[in-house]
Amino acid sequence: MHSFTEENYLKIIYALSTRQNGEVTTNALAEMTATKAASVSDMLRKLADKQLIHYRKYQGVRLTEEGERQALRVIRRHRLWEVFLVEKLGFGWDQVHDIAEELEHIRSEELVSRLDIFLGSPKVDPHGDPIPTPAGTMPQIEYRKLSDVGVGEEVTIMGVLEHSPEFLQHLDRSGLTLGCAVKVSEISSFDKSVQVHLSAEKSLFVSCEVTRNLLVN
Amino acid sequence: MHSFTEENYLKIIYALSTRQNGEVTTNALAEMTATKAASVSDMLRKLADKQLIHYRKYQGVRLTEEGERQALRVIRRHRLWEVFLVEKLGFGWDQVHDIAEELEHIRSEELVSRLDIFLGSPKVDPHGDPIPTPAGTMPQIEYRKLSDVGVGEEVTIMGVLEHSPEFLQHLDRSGLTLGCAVKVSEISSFDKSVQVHLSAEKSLFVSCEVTRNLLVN
DNA sequence: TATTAAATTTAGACAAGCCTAAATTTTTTG
DNA sequence: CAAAAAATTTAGGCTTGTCTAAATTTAATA
Repeated sequence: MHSFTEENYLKIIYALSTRQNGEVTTNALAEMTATKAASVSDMLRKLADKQLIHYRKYQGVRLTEEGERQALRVIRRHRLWEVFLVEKLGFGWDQVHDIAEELEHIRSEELVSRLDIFLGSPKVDPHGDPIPTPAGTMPQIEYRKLSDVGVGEEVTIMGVLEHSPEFLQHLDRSGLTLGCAVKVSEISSFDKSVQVHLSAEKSLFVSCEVTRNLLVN
Repeated sequence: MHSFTEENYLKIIYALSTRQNGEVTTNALAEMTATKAASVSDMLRKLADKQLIHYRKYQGVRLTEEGERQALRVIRRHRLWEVFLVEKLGFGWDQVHDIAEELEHIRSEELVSRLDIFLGSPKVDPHGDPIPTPAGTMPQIEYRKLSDVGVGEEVTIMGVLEHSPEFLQHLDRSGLTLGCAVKVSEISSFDKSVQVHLSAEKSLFVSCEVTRNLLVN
């Protein structure tokens, strides 16, 4: 099995490689892991030795099949724990990331499998992100950004692209929660902000910074 | 805050100092931590520097007030997680120790407090051991050993002194679970084994190795 | 009580992960 | 396309927690 730290690197390499596809750079990893590039280089050599990444010096890095499977196992655990924290313990969706970051490294197949059943085998986490399968594959869900929805369309909020507590709290204060139906009534040609109706009475303007980070279908 | 390893030492020092009261020896700690005496010596110096233990070289070790409070915080987390694993995830009481051993080091006051509420603020863990208070004190519960119960008395099984999976599984197979009422009908003068009645129809002989490790009231 | 045995501590080393500073490679730009 | 800038890697070190071997202290015994 792999160390706590190795698991973190795999998870982060996975996240970065889907975000900006192609090879992941050392500097990007240094920023995400809150370490220095030199430390990342050390770890990359180690992960390459273990056949978890494809690594050509100076050329960036990519997960091997096995590396991706391992990364998805960690992400599965992370997201299941987030569901637990929100659904069972009543945490807000803006509070769970750091705690799940620790829980995800608890190594027990049995624990994960029982937790999954206890939670009713959820398909997405509290931010709408899909939960990888036990086999280690990431379900692909097609969503549009709210910023791509046209006037008159009615859609349901299904997820977020930005996970910072600040953004999530902003959504809470705006009443824009997951599962919430919104109808686009106007798009400002000036700043691309969007007027949405949440219900018969309630409507609000949503800035384009927000609409670009809201996933709907 | 203290490291994963330091927390483990505190927890184990607490356990050993209640078991055989007085100072805890280096060798006993080495056995419990599955390390060597030399490693324990190193750690004791560190814990003493942090004022978590009273330590006189060659003389054994004892927790300070602060050390005991920290130890009890870890034990509280451990036992709450054990309740979760058994009550919510359906693990057997013989399966939860190692997993709780990892979960106990997750550091979030909020998490522990919400978990406690979610579980209904249990007073004991699945083995009948009391759960320390949030303030860091250990509730004292007075139990007798089944081996000290006289013929004719009816008592309820409340806990175990031995926590090995083997022992717990043996109890499962015998039908001796927590909360179970047993009536002592005979004590063998030969080997001190005890005949107990679980219900009208069911009775069995319990060896003295078992009765000495069963707590009742 | 002197001496051996057991327990404990110290000394010196090692692996994991991190760091800074220096060297190297790649990319950008004048 | 050569020089400067940026990105990356290497070299050498540090900390935590571990180890073995040797030294020291305490306990046991003849």
